[in-house]
Amino acid sequence: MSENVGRWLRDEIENSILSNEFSPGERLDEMVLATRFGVSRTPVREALMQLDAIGLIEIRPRRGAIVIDPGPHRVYEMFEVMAELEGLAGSLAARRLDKASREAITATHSRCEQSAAAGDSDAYYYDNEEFHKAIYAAGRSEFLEEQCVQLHRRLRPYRRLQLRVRNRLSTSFSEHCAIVDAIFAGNGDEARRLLRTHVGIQGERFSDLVASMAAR
Amino acid sequence: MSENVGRWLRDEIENSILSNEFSPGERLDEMVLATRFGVSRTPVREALMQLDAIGLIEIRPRRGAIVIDPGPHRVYEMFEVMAELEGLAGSLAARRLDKASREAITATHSRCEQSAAAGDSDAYYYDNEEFHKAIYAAGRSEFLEEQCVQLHRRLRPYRRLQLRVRNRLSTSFSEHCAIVDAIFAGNGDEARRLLRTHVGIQGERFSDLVASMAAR
DNA sequence: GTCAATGATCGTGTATACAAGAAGCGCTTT
DNA sequence: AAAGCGCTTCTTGTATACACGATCATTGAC
Repeated sequence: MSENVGRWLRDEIENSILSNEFSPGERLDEMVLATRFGVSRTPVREALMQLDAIGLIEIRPRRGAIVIDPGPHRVYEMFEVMAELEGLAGSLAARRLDKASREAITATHSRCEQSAAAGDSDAYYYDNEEFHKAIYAAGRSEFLEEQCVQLHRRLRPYRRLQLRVRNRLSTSFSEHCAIVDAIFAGNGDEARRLLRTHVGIQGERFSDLVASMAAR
Repeated sequence: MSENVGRWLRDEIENSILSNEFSPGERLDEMVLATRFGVSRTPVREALMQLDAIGLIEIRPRRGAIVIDPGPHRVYEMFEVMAELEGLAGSLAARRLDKASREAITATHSRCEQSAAAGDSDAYYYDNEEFHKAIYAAGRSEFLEEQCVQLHRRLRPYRRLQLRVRNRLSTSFSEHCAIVDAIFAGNGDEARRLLRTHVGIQGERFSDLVASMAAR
C-alpha cells in the first residue's frame, strides 16, 4: 500500500479496469468502492478524479462515474498513435544505442524467443511487454518513454486479445528479429518503419480485433 | 463557471500554470487557493489531484503540491513527440481530407497570412493555433486529435517564446504554405515530413529555446 | 391503459472537523 | 558560539455531515 490511500486506490481501480474486472460502461459507485476497500468516500473520489483526468473513466456531474468504452474504432486510433510513438522510440534507439540498452534489448528479445518457441502465449505476452519497454528506454527520451508506457498500459487488454490469433506468436517474434537488427545496425528509418507496421493494426488484423472485442 | 467547482478549479489552476502565473517549482497551498477562489479545500484538492494525474504538478505526500518544471531538455523531448503526432495528423489529413476540413484549413491559413503580413505576432500566435487544430481535426482521428490538443496546450508557453525570434513569423507562414499544398495534393508522406520539421526544434532553434527559457 | 406529474429516495458535491506527519524555531548542552 | 534535540505550529490526509440534484416509482388524470 502506497503512502497515501488515494494514490493506492487509483492504481487499484485502474488495474481493475484494465484487467476488465470493471467492464466498460459499468457504473462505479463511490460508496461501494469505499466499503470494498475499507476507506471513506474522500480518497475514493480523489482516485476517481485522477482516473477521469487520465481518460479511463468519465465523471458525469451528479450522475456518477462510468468506465469509458473506447469502442473498436477508437482502439484502432489508439494503436495508430502507439505505432507512431513506437516508431519514434525505435528510430531514437537506433541512433542513441549504448551498451546497457543493447544488453537490455538482447536479454528481453531472447526471452521472447524462448516463450515463442515454447508456444507459451501468456509468457510471451509478458516478455513482449518487457521487450518494447527496453526499446522505449533505449530511445533516451523520458517524456516519450512515459507516453509510450502509459499508452501501452491502456492498450494492454486489447493486445492480449490479439495474441490469441493463430500464428501471431511466431509472426510477432520474427518481426522482433528484424527490429532488433535495424536498431543494432543503427538504421533509424528502418527501425521506425518496422515498428510502425509491427504495432499498427492493418488489414485483416483490424477485423480480428473487432471480432474479439465483440466476443466479450 | 462549470457545473462542478472541482472541474472549474482544475481549468482555472491549469490556465494559471500554463500562463506562468504560477511559476515552475512554486508551491501551491491548498488553503491559499481555497480562500482565493472562495471555496473549501475539498474541490481544490480534487483539482490538484487531476493536475497531478495529467503531469502538470507533483503532489509529494504530506508536503504539498509544486508546479513541475520541465526544464529545457524535457521541453525539447515534448516538442519531439509533438512533431511526430502532428506528422501523423498531417498524413491522415492528406488522405482523408473532405470539403469541410479543406475549408477550415483554408480559412485559418489565410488568417495566418494576414497576421503574418501585419507582423502581429500575438494575432499570429492565436491564428497559428487554430490552423494546427484544423489539421488535427482533418485527420479524423478523435484520439489523435485529443492527444495533439493536449500536448499543444502544454507547449503553449514555449511556443510563444519561439515566435519572438526574429523572422520566425514569415518563416513559419511559408512553411504553412508548403504544408497546405501537400495536404491538398493528397501527398501524405510530404505533409508528414513538412509538419515534423515545422513543429520540431532543430539546430539553433533549440539554443534559442534554452536561452529564452533561461531569460525568465 | 397509458402518459405525465409529483414526491420519495438515493447518490453525488461541498464543507467542516479531526488526526497525523513535517518543517521550523528555540532551548539546552558542549 | 555552534550543533543537536525536542516542542510547537502549520499543512496535509481522511472521515463525516449536510445539502442539492437526479432518478425512479407511484398515483392521478385523460
